[in-house]
Amino acid sequence: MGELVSSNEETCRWRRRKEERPAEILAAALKNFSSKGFAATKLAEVAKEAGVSKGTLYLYFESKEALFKAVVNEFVLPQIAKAEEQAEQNTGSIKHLMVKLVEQWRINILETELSGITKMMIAEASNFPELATFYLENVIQRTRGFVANLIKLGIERGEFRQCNYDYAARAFLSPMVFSAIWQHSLAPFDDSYDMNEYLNIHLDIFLRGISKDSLG
Amino acid sequence: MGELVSSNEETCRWRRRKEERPAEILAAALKNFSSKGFAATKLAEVAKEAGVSKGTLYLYFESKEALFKAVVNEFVLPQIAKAEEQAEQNTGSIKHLMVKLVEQWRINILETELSGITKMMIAEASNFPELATFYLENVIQRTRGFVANLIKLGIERGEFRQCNYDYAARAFLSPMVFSAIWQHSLAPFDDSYDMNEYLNIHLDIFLRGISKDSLG
Amino acid sequence: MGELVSSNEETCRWRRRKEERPAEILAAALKNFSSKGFAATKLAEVAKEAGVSKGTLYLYFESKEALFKAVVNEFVLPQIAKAEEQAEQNTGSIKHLMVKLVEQWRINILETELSGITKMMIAEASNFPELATFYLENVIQRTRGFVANLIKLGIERGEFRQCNYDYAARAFLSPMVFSAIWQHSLAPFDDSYDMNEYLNIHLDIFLRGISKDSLG
Amino acid sequence: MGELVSSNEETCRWRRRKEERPAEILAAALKNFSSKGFAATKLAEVAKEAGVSKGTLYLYFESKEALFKAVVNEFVLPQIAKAEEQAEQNTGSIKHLMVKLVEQWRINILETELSGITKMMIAEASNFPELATFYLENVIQRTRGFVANLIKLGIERGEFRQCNYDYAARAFLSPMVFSAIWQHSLAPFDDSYDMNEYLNIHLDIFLRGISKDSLG
DNA sequence: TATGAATGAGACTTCATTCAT
DNA sequence: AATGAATGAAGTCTCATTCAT
Repeated sequence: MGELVSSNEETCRWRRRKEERPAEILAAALKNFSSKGFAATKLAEVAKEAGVSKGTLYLYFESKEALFKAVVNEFVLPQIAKAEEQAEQNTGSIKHLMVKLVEQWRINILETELSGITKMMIAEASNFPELATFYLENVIQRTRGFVANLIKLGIERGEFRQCNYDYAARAFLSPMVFSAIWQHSLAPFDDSYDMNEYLNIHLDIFLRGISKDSLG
Repeated sequence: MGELVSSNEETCRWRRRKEERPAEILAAALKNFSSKGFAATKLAEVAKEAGVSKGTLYLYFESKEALFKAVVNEFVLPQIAKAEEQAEQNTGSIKHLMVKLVEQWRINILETELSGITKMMIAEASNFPELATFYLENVIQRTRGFVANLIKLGIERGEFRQCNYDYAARAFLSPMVFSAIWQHSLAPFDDSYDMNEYLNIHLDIFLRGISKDSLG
Repeated sequence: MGELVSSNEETCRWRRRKEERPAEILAAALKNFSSKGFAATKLAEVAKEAGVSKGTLYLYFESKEALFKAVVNEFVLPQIAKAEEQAEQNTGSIKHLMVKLVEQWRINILETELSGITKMMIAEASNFPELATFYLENVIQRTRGFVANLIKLGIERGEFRQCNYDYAARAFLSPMVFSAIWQHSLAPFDDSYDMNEYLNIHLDIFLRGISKDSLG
Repeated sequence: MGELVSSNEETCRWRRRKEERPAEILAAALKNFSSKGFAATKLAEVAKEAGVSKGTLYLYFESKEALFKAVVNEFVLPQIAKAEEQAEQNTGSIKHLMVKLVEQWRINILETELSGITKMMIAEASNFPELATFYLENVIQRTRGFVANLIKLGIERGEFRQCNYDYAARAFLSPMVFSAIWQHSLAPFDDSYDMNEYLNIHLDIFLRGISKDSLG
């Protein structure tokens, strides 16, 4: 970025970089919200990490809440869209698709800062109702609906046994959400926790439990 | 104050209140930590609800963190002890015991203020490492060990199939923890969520998945 | 204040003086609101002048607006009450009473910091609607009603000619309000202004204009 | 921008806008100063309403204060000049002229945004001494002198009785100023106020009071 | 001529903790 | 044992002004 014209970038105070600023701020915000949560994130710190002044933050985002929403729009929603696309183009079994989705979720979310957003939102929803509603509508319900449809399809195709696909979707998702939460809460203090193993077990049990050939 | 009339415990309300103070404070602290979380709980509010002054709080608890630990000792640990006792006295199948434990957990924890403590701790662990360690050691690991032992027993008795009982314990517990978290985060915004149904499904799938007669 | 027990007042940081604090703060607030206006008054400055920390302000007054209202209650309303009493006990002519009231108003309001409150309120009403309503109801309307009654009485007694006493009250009061405003705005820059003379002229013209024996 | 098509003033909107800029800025500034006052007026808002950028403001006016002075020069001073002219061309009685001047003042000032400038200046003079001096010298003193001369003339002509025409001018003007102030402060909260009625009463009383045939 | 990104000082307000009484 | 007045650091947000482009 700007490599060709950056000769005096270090020395001048006014660097006009409208296009790059939001990205830098959003990255710093993601990092902070993810690791500290909403309330404990200090905008001064975000600004510092983005290399701008506190005032500049308000040039791009009108409040702390707006900044958070922007982080969700910028980083979280595209991940959901990606999963949705992949489901549309899937040709194999639903079971196989779900294994793949968990795997990608692990790589793209759990092991990145994004999992911190999930955790943050769950952790602070009750103190920030406006944010809670926003997140519920744009992230939670959309994801839940997406997975429920997948399970429904699996039932129709005879891969899964009859069940309430809506709650099955919750049962499928909540351990993933849980691992994201855990990752950013007690896991760092809890050496004995192998998240991959936990997810594998979860997936294994879930698929056994929902399979057509499960004895139930 | 009260010097003149303190001869008898029945008649002097000062002496009696002295012993009641911590309980009143702890109750108010539980309520606040549970509903608002650690950072957002104001000691002024706790004091007010306990009917004492802010200064008095510091007479009994040396800091906000100490107050929280006392809440855990007073309200959370006894619940674990109770479950442990019940397991010891159990005469039926492990499966049956686990169903019963979930049911009691639902009544004694999920539907009381205690679930808020679970949620709070998970939510704010990363911002309060000292608390995190305390909770991990005294609550999490103890509970996990307890359940792992149960599953191990179930395997030995031939009720459950061979599996990593340590991770199976996590798989069993995490949905419970998750429902406690959810209860205090997005559930109030999310009409469509029936926690009982969620727990039933979870237990059903879990037991199917771990059963000896599961095809796997 | 506290002369008898002030031996260590200078050296200790925690001086418990609940009774005196509000008065000290209110005095500092009056001074600042009066000379700078509402928006331009800095609570830090008020605190400093009152000899307390910024936080202490919020122990006694929950916001800047509340502090202003308290100033009005403490200093302005008693002045109105005093005038009302005096009117009740008046035995001479209404004309004479009004001359006396103007004289006292000059001494107790115009030449004290209180005139600054009048000016402040007029100056910033439009930017602080909540304050405007409060002041209008508690100060303006009460004063206006009081004077209107006086004029009405004067008409009934035959001292004054028939006229709309409500608007006559405004005509009587507005030059007084105006002089208070002027005092705190351009007067300090305007050497040629003799407020006493202005008030005398005003009163003279007003009484001539309203007199029964005015030719009109 | 506009370099390619700037040959003709009719067709090129760039050249023309260049000349219009100050007028648009001044109009926006008048509106804002008038309704919000000096301190509370945000240059960002002025710029937006003028359809220019914040930077452009500083191209034409070197500071917020300079912008205000320009507003006075552009809108206020011409009004005074107009009144002066009218006085010069007056052929009837002074009394009649003064009635007419009040009427025009009502139309051209009181009921336009200009009254807001009067109010603003009075309201904020003490916080902006530089502005205060400017306004006093260019507006207040000039107007006052003009009216004093009129009254002096009236006395000489035998229309008015002997009096201090300088203070009589103040007595004449201050209710007008007062009504401008009131209009922009508490009037909007005070339904019961009829400004026309107030001015009529004022004028009536004033003319009665100053008339030759007043008994005094 | 015109832009608008960037700044940074400073405002109000909150709250865990202290300690004289 | 109990109080509650007092503190002060810290946090979010605002806005006149600057200057590279």
